[in-house]
Parts: sequence; structure tokens; C-alpha cells
Amino acid sequence: MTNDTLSMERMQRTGLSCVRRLPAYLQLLRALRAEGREFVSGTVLARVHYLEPVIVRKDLAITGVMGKPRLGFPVNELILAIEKFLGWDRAARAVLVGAGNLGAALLGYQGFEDFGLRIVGAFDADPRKIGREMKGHRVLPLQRLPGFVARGKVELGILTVPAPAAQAAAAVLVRARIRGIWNFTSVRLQVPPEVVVQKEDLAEGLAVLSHRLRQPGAQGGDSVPPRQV
Amino acid sequence: MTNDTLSMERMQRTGLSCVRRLPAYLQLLRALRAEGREFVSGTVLARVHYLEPVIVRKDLAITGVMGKPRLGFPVNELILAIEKFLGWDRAARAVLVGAGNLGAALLGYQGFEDFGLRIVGAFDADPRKIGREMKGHRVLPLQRLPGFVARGKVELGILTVPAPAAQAAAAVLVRARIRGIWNFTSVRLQVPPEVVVQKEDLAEGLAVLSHRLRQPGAQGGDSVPPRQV
DNA sequence: CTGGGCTCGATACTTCAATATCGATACTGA
DNA sequence: TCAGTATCGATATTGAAGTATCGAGCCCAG
Repeated sequence: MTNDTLSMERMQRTGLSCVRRLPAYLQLLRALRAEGREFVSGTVLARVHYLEPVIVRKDLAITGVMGKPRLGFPVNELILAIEKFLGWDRAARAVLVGAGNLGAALLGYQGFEDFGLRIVGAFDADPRKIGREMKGHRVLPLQRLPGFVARGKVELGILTVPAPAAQAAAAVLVRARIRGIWNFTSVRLQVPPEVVVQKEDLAEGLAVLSHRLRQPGAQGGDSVPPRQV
Repeated sequence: MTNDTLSMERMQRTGLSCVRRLPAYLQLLRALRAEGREFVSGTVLARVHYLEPVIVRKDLAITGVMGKPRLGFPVNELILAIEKFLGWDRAARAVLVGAGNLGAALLGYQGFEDFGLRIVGAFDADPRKIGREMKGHRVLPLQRLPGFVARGKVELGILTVPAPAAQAAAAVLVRARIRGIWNFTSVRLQVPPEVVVQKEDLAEGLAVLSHRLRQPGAQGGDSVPPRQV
């Protein structure tokens, strides 16, 4: 049984909550590897992220990596397994559409490579922005996106345009045969079923924050502690 | 029984998933109100957001607003109830810490008022940024934050600094007696229990996107369809 | 005026995530 | 060499979220 078929089998049974926690583990594991640690216990991982040790062990189980009693999990092996599981072992190529402030922030973020993402081009429909240099990328006109995507084997589109332009820009991406869209606009996009859309909605997080502020017995800590909410 | 005690009672039984969906309803409801619609059925709300009608009805139930058979829910009443439930009926005052690209993007975002948020000041530790005008705000030095917060009755801090500066900036916010922190950095903040931290983690969304792209039978649609995942 | 059909609210059911508990394992230190 | 202990994996229990179904209400059409 190859590692690949194993992860394929497990993937179907994977809950989203688990997938969401994997990057956090990965970040910490990389820091530990940089320190030269070879093993780490699920207990330690849990403490850092305010989780229960059992959850961590269950999450890590989907990677197929076995831990050793009293020692913990092999750091490097775990990193490779998580990267492979998420498809982050080779960076996916992405184009950014919408060269506003948010687009600039994402373009300038050093570290997407660690998350399996490489932004290879920036596009905008606004003639005033086209041609400008932005974080090392020259902003190109939206009309040139299809050719760029086809030639560059681009799989992902990052959508950071103003809301009114969102659906049209998404249509361009879809026609360019992009596989997935990371949608930072507030618009629900209409796309064919083969295109995956991941919507990043600030309002959701803000709603949770507001709600927790109103809660009488709101507790602190970081992020949303899954327990006792 | 006042409306307030009612919502207080229900709040304790509210799941987070429900809270996260409320802003989406709110957005659509406002659009409908602008069109002059007085009633809307849960079925319609569900279709727009790719949800099951039952979920919508259950979510709306926590607001205490009753719908009428064959007619649906009263749009305006529902808007007011959701706003009140989330505490968005009066905008919370917030300061932004970190005047980089992401900070600029958030400062420039027209529409936080609709989500119960008003950014009233921008701060940075970098002398080169201090004094600059940014989206109608003058960037102030971090040292002046405590006084600003105390005088301005500021409740929230929005953290958009680079990762290495995150914990220190959070400490400043905590000492200034801020009640909640909207954390856009990748750092797990250490804060006292009375301070609520909401972490906005791009890596989570990216992980979900990557995972769905790898899924053989990945389906499209928008956001993460809760059913059949 | 009266039946049809859409929509609501409530209840019961199913699925999934989080938690608790257990025996098994292998390193530590006497 | 051998008890002690931290950690693992597995199983069972709890709880929350989503799903399915039902009777009841109310508008509309005939």
C-alpha cells in the first residue's frame, strides 16, 4: 500500500475542522525542526494551540504517521506528511485579480510559499493601475489573464476586486479554466461545479467577535476555543 | 418579558455556526429592504446562500422574530433583531494597529459600519509611517494609543502588524484596557482571560481550499457547502 | 366562500466533532 | 534489571450541528 492510496482513503473521512487545524500544527512543527527537535509529543502541540491532546492525536492520525509512546511524533516525517496531505509539497501557482490595498497586502505577504501558494501574476481592469509595479509584480490588464493562465499552468485565482466587479472577474477566471478561486470579496460567486470557491468572509469573524464580546461569561485565549463554546 | 432578556437567554444556547451565518442573512435582508420588500421567506434566503431552508429558519429563530406562514419573515424587523443580537445596532469603536498594506486595506474598506465597527484611529510603531495620512486617518505613534483609547471609549483593537511585533502590540492594547482584539497576524496572542481575541487565519482557508482541490469528487458552489463534506 | 399549496414552527433522527477513558508501549532512572 | 511514567492508539460516550418530517396557519385562485 503506497502512502498515496492511504491518504486518499483517509481524505474522504476527513472532517473540515481537522483540515483547518493542520496549518497551525505545521507552523509549529517547522519551528521545532528549525530548532533541531526530532520528536514532539501531541501534548506539547496541544498546549501551544490551546487544544486537547486527544484532538491533536486524532488530527495527526489522518496523515498516517505513527507516534512512539513516551517520545511523540517524528517532526520531519510529520511535516512532510501534512504537506503532502494538503498538496503543499509543491506550490500551486496563482494569479491575483484586483490590485487594490488588499491585493497589495496579499502580494507582499512573504510566507505563502510555506502554505503551498505562489502568486505569479497580478491583474486589474483599472487602466490607472495597469503597468504599475507592485511588490515586485507588474500589474497586467485583465484581458491578458487567459493567455497568462494557459501558458503558466496557473491553477488558482485570488479575487480581491471591489464587490461590483467580482462576478465579472470570476467569469474571466472561469473561462481561463482556473481550478479554484480564493474569494476575498463579499459576493457569492456563480461558478460551474468543477470550480472550487473558497470564500474568506471578514463579516463572519467579526460576527463571532461581537457575539463573544456580548457573552457574559466570555473567556479569553486565542482564536475560538472549540471546547465549551 | 423584554426582548433583551429573551435574546440573552437564547444567546447561551447559540452555536457558533449559526452566528457565522447571520451576517450573510443580514446583507441580503438589507438589499431586500432597499428594494422595498417587506417580507421574505426562509426558502428564498436559503436558495441565495446555498443552504437548506430548515437551517435558515432555525438560525432566524434565535432572534425571536416570528415568521408568518405563506408570507415569510418581516424584513425590517429581522434586520433590527439580528443587529441587536450581534450588538451591531451601535457601532463599536476600534483602533487599528499596524499601518501596512493590510491595515490600509481595512482602513479603506467602506462598509464596516454595516458590521457594527467604526475605526477611529490608526497607529504604528514605525517612525517612517507615523504622521502619514492614510485613508483619511493620520497614523499616530503607538505610545499615544493608551490615552487615545481611554479618551475615545475604544473597545476593539485591530492587529495588522508584522508577526514579530504582534505580541508586543497586543500587550499595549491590553494595558490600554481594550475589550477585544481582532488578530490578523499569524501569532497566537497571550492575553488575560477577560480580553477576547478573534484570530483571522488565512492559512486555515487556504488549507480548506487546497484540500477541496485534491478531493476527487469536489463540488463547486460558493464557500464551503456544509452538507456532504 | 372554500380548497390548494406554500411556508412556518416543532419534534425526532442522523451524522459528525469533541471529550473521556482504557490498555499498550517504550524510555527513564534507581 | 525492573518499577514508574509519559505517551500513544483505540474505543465508547457525550454533545452539537445538520437533516428529515409533520401538523398548523394563512394567502390566493377559482
